[in-house]
Amino acid sequence: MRKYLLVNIYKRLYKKFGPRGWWPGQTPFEVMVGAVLTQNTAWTNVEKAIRNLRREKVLTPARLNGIEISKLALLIRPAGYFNVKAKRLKSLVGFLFNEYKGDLRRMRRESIKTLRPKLLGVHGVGPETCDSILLYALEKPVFVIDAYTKRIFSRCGVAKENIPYEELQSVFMKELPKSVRLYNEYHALIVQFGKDLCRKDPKCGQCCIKEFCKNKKFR
DNA sequence: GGCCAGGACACCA
DNA sequence: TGGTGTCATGGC
Repeated sequence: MRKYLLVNIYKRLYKKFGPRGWWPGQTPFEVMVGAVLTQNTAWTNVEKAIRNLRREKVLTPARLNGIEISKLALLIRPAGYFNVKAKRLKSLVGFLFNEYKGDLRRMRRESIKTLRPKLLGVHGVGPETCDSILLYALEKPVFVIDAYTKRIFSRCGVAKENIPYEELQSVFMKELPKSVRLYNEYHALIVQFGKDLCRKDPKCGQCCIKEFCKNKKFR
């Protein structure tokens, strides 16, 4: 994939949708929790769960570490898969305490190279959740790939349909300048594009980035 | 009333 | 190692 293509797709998306203001979270820890809660779940449902956690004043590493898992599950119920996610949040917060004394600032000091594999080793943290945490909570320059990214960029022939996560990620990271702000905005814009214009129907002509970027200067 | 959402994991061949 | 089932709520 050519550099100018990815950069210009970004410019085009930005022009249409404007800044997305991601990630919608008040603190890095809240962003981290949101990354788990939003797994295969609409963000509106995640918001309800986060409101519950905030209302109960358990949206801190210490409080979440101390809360009973059954109570946690009840609070995050609106986000769906609540039993699964309660377990995953517990694993994640346990990891945060074991490795960084419950302090995200300590975690942030570690390099991506060593931190990413560690995070991926935590139960319930797959590649997308991991990279969302790295980028949006810890402000590390890591490009997040999600279902929309795969769908959109494979449909227009930019990538193979079943391209592995890391492979597609490296396409973006090799071709784009290493910038937290750019990665942040680009991923958010792709999600917006996917929601607005791209349907799961593979025949949908409107969904394709190529179609979207028909204008000569974006080819 | 069915489909889908900002995934990950367990299980099986 | 790749495919399939499971986890679940809420909006449209």
